[in-house]
Amino acid sequence: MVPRRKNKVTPPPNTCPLRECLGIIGGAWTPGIIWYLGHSPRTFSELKGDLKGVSAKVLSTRLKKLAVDGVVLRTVKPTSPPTVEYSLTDLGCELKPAIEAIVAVGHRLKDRRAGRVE
Amino acid sequence: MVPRRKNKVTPPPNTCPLRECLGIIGGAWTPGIIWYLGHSPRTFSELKGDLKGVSAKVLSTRLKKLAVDGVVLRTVKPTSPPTVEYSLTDLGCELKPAIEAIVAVGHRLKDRRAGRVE
DNA sequence: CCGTATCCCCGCTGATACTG
DNA sequence: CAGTATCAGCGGGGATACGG
Repeated sequence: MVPRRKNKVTPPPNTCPLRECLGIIGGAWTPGIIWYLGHSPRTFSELKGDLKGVSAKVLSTRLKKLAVDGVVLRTVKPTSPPTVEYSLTDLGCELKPAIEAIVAVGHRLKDRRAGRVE
Repeated sequence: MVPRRKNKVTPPPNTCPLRECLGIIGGAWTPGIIWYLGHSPRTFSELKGDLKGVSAKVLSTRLKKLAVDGVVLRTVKPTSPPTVEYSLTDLGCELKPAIEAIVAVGHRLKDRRAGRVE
């Protein structure tokens, strides 16, 4: 089986910390996760209920990655049945201002777009 | 040829302005474009030279989208041969603080990661 | 010089079903 | 409840070739 083309998957152009951060908040649901976790710790199911429409796989994947990156903390509570609680770490809280800045510009963008179409 | 599965391509979960903005700065090269344009207006070739490795297609696509969104301004200068100059609009300048916020957190992320592996 | 068109690959995400 | 496994689809992005 010979690959017909090299197309070397393209070298990643990102050497800056920006990509590092976008890899975290760039996920489709990650901002929502940070947002809800920023209010109070939540369990897996609660999160899944808040983020209506998210699949368990994606939520699980995101949560795992965020935990590895030190953004969220995973705490297993010894209840019956065992519940798992997720919360924001200090580092995770630092993400909030960045997200808010993005949201703020997002509003500007929507306003501009709304003004143009009208 | 009957499609064996619908898999309705999944409804977009994004109704928030956050996605709106991420659609702009989320591009692989967009932050760099904003960054360089924030220093001074640049031509297509200059931009392509600054962002080493970017393909013309992607740069063109991004620039076009950014122009539509009102983030960059495309100015054709009646020289010979005609040169095209790109610059940041007011709205584009508002993107800079958001990007800086992201970069700031990105540094924290890298530090944390470096500390963990060590 | 300034792009656009075509082809291709990969990663993210969703749907569903299954395990502890 | 809290996930994991498998299958599949879309879109972003790179390479190259071509048009204005």
